[in-house]
Amino acid sequence: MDTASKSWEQKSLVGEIIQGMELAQQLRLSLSATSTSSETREFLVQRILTSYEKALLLLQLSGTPQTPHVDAKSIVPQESRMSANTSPCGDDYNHRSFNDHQDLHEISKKRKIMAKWTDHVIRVSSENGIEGPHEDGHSWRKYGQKDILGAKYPRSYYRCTFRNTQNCWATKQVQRSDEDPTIFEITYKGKHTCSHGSTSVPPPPSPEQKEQKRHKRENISEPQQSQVNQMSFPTNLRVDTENLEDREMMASPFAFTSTSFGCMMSGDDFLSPMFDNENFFSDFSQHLLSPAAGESNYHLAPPSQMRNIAVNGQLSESDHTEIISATNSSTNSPIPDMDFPLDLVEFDPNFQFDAPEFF
DNA sequence: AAAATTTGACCTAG
DNA sequence: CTAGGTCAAATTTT
Repeated sequence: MDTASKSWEQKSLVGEIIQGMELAQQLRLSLSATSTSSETREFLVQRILTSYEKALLLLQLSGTPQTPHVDAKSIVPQESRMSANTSPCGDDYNHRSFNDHQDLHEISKKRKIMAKWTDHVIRVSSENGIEGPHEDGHSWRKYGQKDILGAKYPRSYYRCTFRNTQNCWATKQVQRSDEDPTIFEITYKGKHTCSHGSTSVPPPPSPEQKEQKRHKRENISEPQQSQVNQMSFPTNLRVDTENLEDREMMASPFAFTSTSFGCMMSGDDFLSPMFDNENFFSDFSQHLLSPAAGESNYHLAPPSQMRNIAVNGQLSESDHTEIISATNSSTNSPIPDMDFPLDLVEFDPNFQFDAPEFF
């Protein structure tokens, strides 16, 4: 297990750095695109900073294995000697045939009334096999599943495991795409008030084996697709965050390992074949940004992917973003008592972030 | 034994 | 009434 966790750290570290690079790349693009809102840029900058912050944190962690608590704030980014050579994919990196102008472009167009609850849709596609990489550093408890009209696959409903213990009312829905079973549309609602931060290392072992579980038990239902992908590299991972509202990234309690393992993996050193640590994700730290022009559309892809994207040119193809809102009005009504905690939550968005720190 | 998932019943907005 | 969301008892997993 030791080796495993160590490599995990390393992967995370490299992942963060690479992510930082990618984000910087995007920022550069967005800088040249006049249509990009400053909010989007700010968003990118924040994410870059967060990435590097995390990277530093990881570095420190691996350096001094006996550090009980680390606060990212204290780590001053004074040595940014990490150069672009870090990744073997560095060469592909300069190709800027990356058409994200598309998404950064239609921002702040038709703006709808935002729900009080944060919900945003993320499309996660793990084309290279890993079935359900919905690992976002939080523990979810499934509480329902529904067949959706016109949808091929049922929709699953999850709530935070700590709903009762910590009054955390975050929920998410996972819906597999009809056409692309490899794509999962995840809708997050509410925000985490639980202190389930992953300031250090969250789930080292097996992040996602749900699919595998049922797999081994009963191989019904799941439409057989190429599932012989133990060795396949997650090169095609892509995270699509649409409909970002007001969120802001500080040192968020999340540990999103980057998307871009393809880079490190594509070398000759495949690590554990069973590693399925696709903890990619974006954080939803959220809140105090001006609720004004919010729809930052954000796209992330590993460098090696960029070409593909450019070629395929598929981006925000469908605007299924209408799912926003409508959560609030009804959600609390059935349970009058809950009105209180909910309100508190809304009034104290900072609470959660401070938690790991004043401790 | 405890925790998580499954799944049909139940609830509510439209 | 219908579709989507949630509850909760039964089951399964750990």
